[in-house]
Amino acid sequence: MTAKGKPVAATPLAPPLDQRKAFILATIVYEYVATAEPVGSQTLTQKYNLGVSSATIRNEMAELEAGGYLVQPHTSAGRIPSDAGYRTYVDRLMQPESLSSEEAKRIRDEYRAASRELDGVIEQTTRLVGELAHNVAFMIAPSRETQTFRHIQLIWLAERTGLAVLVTSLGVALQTHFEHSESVTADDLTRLSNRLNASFGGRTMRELGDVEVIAVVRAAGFGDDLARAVESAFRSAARSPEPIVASSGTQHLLDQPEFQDLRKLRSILRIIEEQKTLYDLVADSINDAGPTVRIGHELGSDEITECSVVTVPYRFSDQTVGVLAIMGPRRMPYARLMALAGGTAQSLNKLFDESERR
Amino acid sequence: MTAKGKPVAATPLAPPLDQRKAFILATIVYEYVATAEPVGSQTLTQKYNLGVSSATIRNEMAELEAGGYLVQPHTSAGRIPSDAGYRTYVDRLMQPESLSSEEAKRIRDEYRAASRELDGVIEQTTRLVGELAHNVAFMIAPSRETQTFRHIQLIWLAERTGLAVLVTSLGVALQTHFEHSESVTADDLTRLSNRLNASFGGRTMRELGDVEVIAVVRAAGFGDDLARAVESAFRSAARSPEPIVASSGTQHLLDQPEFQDLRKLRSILRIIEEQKTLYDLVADSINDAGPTVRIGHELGSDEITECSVVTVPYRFSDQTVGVLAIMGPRRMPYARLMALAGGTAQSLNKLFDESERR
DNA sequence: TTTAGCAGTCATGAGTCAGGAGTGCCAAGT
DNA sequence: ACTTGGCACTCCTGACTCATGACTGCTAAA
Repeated sequence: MTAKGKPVAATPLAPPLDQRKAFILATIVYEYVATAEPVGSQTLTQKYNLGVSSATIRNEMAELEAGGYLVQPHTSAGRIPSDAGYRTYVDRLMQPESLSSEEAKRIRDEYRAASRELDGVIEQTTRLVGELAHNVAFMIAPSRETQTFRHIQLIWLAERTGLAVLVTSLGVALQTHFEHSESVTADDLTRLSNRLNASFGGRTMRELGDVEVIAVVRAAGFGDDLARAVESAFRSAARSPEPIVASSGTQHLLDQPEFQDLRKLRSILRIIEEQKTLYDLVADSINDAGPTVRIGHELGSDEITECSVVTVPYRFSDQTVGVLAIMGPRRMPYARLMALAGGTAQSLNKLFDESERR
Repeated sequence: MTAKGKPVAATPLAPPLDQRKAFILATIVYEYVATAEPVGSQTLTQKYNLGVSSATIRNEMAELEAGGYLVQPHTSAGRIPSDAGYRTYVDRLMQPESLSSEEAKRIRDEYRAASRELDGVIEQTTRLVGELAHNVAFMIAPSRETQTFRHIQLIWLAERTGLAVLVTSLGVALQTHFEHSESVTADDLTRLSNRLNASFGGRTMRELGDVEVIAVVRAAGFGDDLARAVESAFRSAARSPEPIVASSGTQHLLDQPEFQDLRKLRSILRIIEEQKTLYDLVADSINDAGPTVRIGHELGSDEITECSVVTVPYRFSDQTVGVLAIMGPRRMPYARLMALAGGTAQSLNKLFDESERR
């Protein structure tokens, strides 16, 4: 078992790939991604003109297998890429793609009509990406900690209950009900809100946990009970809940030949529904620079060695706040999905930047 | 194809069931639900002491089949219940169950720690029910129309943008951003909020669509542009979005022998992910009095004739606002799931009632 | 009306077999 | 030193057969 997240080296003494081997490996990956069938030497010579005979290919393939780049499901079958084979392909061999103009347009259009509620954007994005990727898409939503405090408004609901609405830099409104034993008016709460805003405006949500709310409430002339209630409302809004993960596109898994086996399918579906594992899987990726791929065992989880995940962090105001991920079988069109993930993340960044300027 | 939602009559001239036939039918349903295997005459005489020989059972079973209550997958197999067989079982034969005290406790405990956010409650409920039912659970969330307006607060965010937070009787806060060209202060917005609250307090959300917001804003001394912005914020908060449907427990489907077939599984998963069909499926049930069952073809959709759905409406303040549903194969423990649905709905009702009193 | 017995049906799983795709290796060719 | 044609070998796949067993319907006797 390799260390979590470490790309798998082909083998301890992996021979460097000469140009022909590299081309053969790349072609095998390409063909296998397209057909889902182990690739044989004849197929290769027939469909791609390599200029050499199938026997030569066979020799090369045997060496690639010895080097750890290919595996053979059984003796009389063709070869399929190993994790290391895919890794080499992704890192050094594949032609990076960019989004087709139709797809780029589709994404732009989608965000043009986007709701301005963060939850809506998250859900819309996973749906869109799941559909375009024909795979499972999921996202880690911005944790509250990364957002900054913009505004709080205490709303008078009844004699002894109120609602605290806290607006963050991403335009998210967090709501917390609170109860207290003091009798206050709506005006009191407004006055108090103004005080809190003046005191804490611009802080990050993280800092908000350490802030002396009680003192401010008291200074505004209110009693301890209300102070405690408001403080706890503050804290519970500032506290990061379990990171929200939306997912979409599970039905595409059923189309993949590798998941015709119900046992495999079940374990994947369970992981998706549980969310926790999903989160752990991609949480690291939040510090990546752009689209990144984790292949099979690199995911560090024995349950989903059949899968690969493309992740891309998305930013808001120069700070990375979340991750968009596409999960599918290892046999996935890496270049395309990386382009899709990258493009979507960019659109998302732009959307957030615009929403900040407002 | 029968009319949507109409229980299927056994056959045009369904013979009435004498006591023995009724018992045999009930036993077959019971056995089939437990084993998922077609039930033969010998199994019946061996496992349940019917006091007659298997030959007699065979005769009775042949008559039950002629009456439309049973079907035979193939000539040399046992019998399984037809939709009509299940229907008769549910309506007249089965012993109603009630929740085991552990389960009742489990549900109560779950809600004791329930968050007060509506979304959280919905999600928590589907998760709980999906798990206890070992089937798919989903819910139609309260449509906004059924809630009443309790409070609005316009929050000043920047010179020309604001956030309208609208609190409903269920304690839900709906947020809408708005933009305008007038220069207003936070105080202005507070003043305006108070006006709006005074004017519209207590109205149902449905009525809010027809309300003369513009006039009120103008009467408060603000310009047309702000009036229009506030009105549109009002409307978009009041407008029912697509009803939110949370679902949970899809992985249980994989355990059911009837969904080992990938084609069937795919179509079910698609329906669950689409949500729209799911909504149509149970929307009618909002007017039911208690737990209700739809069996196979009764669902009115050709795609899920393999499924049954147990639904129960849940109330808030004497008005039915949503539906809780459990979906699974027709071969489901109806009595148990109806008890589970009913019990959960009751706890939910109580939770809402309490939240109103606060 | 019930029951025992019996012939008939049919899904299921094991076993067999031919076909074919693909390999590895060797020896000859360039 | 590569490359290539050829050939023997492996092993998956799908079709086919066949015995087994679960179950039925029917008949005739109780």
